[in-house]
Amino acid sequence: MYRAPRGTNDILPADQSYWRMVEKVAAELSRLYGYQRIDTPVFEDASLFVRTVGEGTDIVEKETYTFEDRGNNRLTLRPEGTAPVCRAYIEHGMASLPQPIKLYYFAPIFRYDRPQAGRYREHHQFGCEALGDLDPALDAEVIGLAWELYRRLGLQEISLQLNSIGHPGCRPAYLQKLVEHYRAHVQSICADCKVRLEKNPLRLLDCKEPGCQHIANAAPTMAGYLCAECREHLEGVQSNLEALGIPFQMNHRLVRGFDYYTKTVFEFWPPQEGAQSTIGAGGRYDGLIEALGGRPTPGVGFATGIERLIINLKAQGVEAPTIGGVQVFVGYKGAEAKKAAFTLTAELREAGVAAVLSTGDRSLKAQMRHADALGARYALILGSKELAEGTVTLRDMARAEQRSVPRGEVAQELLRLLA
RNA sequence: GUGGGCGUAGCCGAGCGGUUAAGGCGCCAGGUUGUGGCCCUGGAGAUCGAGGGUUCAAAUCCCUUCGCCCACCCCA
Repeated sequence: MYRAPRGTNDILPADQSYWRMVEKVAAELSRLYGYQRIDTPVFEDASLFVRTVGEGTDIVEKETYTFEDRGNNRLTLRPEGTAPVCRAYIEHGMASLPQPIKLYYFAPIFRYDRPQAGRYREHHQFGCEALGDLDPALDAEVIGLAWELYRRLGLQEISLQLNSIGHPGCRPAYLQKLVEHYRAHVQSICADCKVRLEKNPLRLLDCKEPGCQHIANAAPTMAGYLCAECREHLEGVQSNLEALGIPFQMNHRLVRGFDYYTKTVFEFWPPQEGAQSTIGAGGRYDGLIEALGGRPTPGVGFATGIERLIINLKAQGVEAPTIGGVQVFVGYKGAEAKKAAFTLTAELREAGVAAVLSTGDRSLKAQMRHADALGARYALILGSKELAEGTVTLRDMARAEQRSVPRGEVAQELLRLLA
């Protein structure tokens, strides 16, 4: 038997209400904040992500779906949403439009990971990016959009974690101090941290090994080494968040998995303990567009995992409004009536009534049972009697009442009843 | 890539060496002549994940393999 590939999921009709709800709220907020939708290809030139996400990162090293097509192009299934948007910004000359450019997207994301709770090989993200402006108001705006998204969806007790990781001008000095601190304890840190010390010192800070925790706690913090520009930027973000009334927690151990981040980084944590807990994250990436060959252009954005969002909505008992459903079920008795029922159903749809025709030539009893199972609000019945009279029997399923309606008036009558 | 748990009909789930593999939900059909939701009756649907082994006998024990789940790494 075929199964969906490991780490992928079918989004069944029963779950669609949550997806529609998230998309609807996110799209409405994007509109309110002045963000426009962009859709980029599912795959990109493989090197795009190497140059942006970072060569040494796990994502590029071992988690991308990279393949060669028949034209010998090396392509990668999008492992994150920001780089493609920046590529599009450059490619379409958006730098010559009024800045900042504000874009949002819903996109499938692919990472070759071992699946576990809340982590999939294909998942979906809603994200937004503000490109071409370094005002800390934009950092706060992006954070505010995310915050408002969670609030409107009904998520409770979301914690905003905030940090600044400096920029290429001031970070190296800090990293040097950090490395010095760890070198002094190198014999007591875990094997992973020994690798991090060489490859990606910032990651040392979020090691979860108990033995490494106190070393990380005692480590110098980036905050102490921020240059004036980065410090002012951080203060700007903080004061803007305060102006919005958004509580945040400074987290000096917060780092991000991509190399392109500068200054502001943040994550949203739900209250539940769990391995894959972060539901949204983002930050500023002032060097990214330049790294892709564009003119030096600042940017800030965030993305949220829709699957993780929905997991948390369900965990908190948030229900999604049900969508659609059958309004009218059309049943019949006899071959002659079936033909009439078939055309009547078409007429109803033409009039804008969601109608389902009974199929399979079942007994009327079975048809009614089916109408009930479908949740139809009304059932229409056509038989020899109705055919002779030129009428249709209209049954209100909830009230268990029915009456005869002239065939020509059924559609209008149903529209009136369903209004 | 590493570690742990689990795999019985569409779903939940009993059975844990011995005749035709419970039960519930769902599905289908009946309960007289053209009608639902409750109730009653019946039916369809399972090579017990797959392969191999042990045994007179295996869904039940052993090995292998695949899959799912959880955790690590990492990440939304």
